[in-house]
Amino acid sequence: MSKEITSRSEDYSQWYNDIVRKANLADHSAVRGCMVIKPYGFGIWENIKSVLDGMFKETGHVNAYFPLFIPKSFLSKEAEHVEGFAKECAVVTHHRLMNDPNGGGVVVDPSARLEEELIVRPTSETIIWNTYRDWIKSYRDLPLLINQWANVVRWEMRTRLFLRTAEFLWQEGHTAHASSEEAIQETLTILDLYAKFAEEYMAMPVIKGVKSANERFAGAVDTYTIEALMQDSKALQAGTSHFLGQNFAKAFDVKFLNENQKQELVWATSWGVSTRLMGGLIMTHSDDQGLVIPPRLAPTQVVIIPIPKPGPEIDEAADKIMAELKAMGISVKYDTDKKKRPGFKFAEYEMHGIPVRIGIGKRDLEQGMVEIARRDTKEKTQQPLDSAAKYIQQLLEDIQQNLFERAKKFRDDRITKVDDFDQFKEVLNTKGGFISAHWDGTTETEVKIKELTKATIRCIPLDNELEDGKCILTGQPSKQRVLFAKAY
RNA sequence: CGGGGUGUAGCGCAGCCCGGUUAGCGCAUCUGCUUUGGGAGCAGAGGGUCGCAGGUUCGAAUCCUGCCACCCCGACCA
Repeated sequence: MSKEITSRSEDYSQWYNDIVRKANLADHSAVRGCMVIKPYGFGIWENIKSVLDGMFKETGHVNAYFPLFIPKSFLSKEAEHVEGFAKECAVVTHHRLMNDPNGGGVVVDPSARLEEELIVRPTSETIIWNTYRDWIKSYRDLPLLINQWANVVRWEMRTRLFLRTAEFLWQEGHTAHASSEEAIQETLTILDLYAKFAEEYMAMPVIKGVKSANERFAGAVDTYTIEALMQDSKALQAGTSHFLGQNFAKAFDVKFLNENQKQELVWATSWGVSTRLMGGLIMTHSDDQGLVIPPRLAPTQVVIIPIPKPGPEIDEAADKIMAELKAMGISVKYDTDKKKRPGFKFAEYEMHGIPVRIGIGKRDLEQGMVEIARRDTKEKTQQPLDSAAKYIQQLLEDIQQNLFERAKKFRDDRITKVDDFDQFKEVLNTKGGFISAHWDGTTETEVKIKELTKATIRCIPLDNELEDGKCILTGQPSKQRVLFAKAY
């Protein structure tokens, strides 16, 4: 039991907050709902960014940057889109401050009111499609495959570090295509890319699916999602990829001349993942001792601790291992701080989720051995100094794999097939997790179920088997099961 | 936006009900000595506009009024 972290069984929300703060990931800021991402937390985010950015480039995308501010009139051009975001927009109304004539510091200068108010982007479809209109004239300009890394603001009532903050960091891809098929293909390509990233790098198993009409992105024809399951058995939407049809092309009049010299509306996609992934990462793997980071995303993968403190022989052994690990591309830190004792360091690095810890002491060295501990299972072994680096190279792979397998088993154990409403409520309130059940396909039923149970349809899995059945609420015929869950 | 809670040193808290020397305690920090294989011990030191603004009073962290911020639980959402 950790001295500083509330246990998950005691208070899951508090545990989450404790991890975020004690592992130096983020702090609350002076601004309501906004967080300060601390260097260690940002290091993990930088790794996430770097891997994803590489994957986007490999699939033909390029980065660009569009403005933070969006003219108010743009937002109202696509009816459903406005509807979806209007309630949570920050609005810039003035452009100047002045000294308070009554001596109360600075005040907004009433004479500096903007003629057209600016919206701080909650997402960039509108400003981007307004720009694309000028960029796209011919089929030769397509496809246009652009991504941007940016911050966005959604004025949330209730916020939680990483999971839902008023300002967050994300990437948003916005692509334009000559045909519907090609745009749908793009949407699915990105969904696969997100799933691959989540599973292979974050070690977070996800279910790919399509959203119900009720959960769809405002302005999309179809929203695809990757859904993960957290340790408290609540679902987390970890990434979305939208097929926008011609909705934004219509709203912003983006047309191209096709090969037959006819004007056509462009087909669009947009897709994004955000700093919310950090929340998913925490709640997938971490335990009551602190953070657990999968090796592929850990800013520092290995830490070496001299026991009890640095000295010539220990330094020499540490240098040897460090050189070997660095040559393998493994990041390693040697903690030579003499003020802190080994026991303190052990606890601290466990809190920070460093995947592998090496302890080197005189007693070990006399045998030519070092102690190697893994964060995921907390197992310790003695390994020969000479082969330690090689052992660790494999161990990091094992940890990455083990974290994924462990999370996948947890998730798979919490997908429950249910065929009537009483059972649905029973499972939801005891075991939680995903519930696979028949649904009649109407928004009305979905909303009703949400009102009654707080569970929502997370997705209709893409690899779903067709199966005749009856809706758990209405008894109407249904052709497939969908996944319900309580969600973040 | 509804319900609950909190604001006192970097962090965590006590003191407030019942106003009264110089506002305490633990952790952390600094100095020294002894320690060192799972969160060291002793001795000493530094660090505070008691969330903000008014008011009551001879006197306010404490009582009154207003405001602000944050956290938790709901409704809404990535």
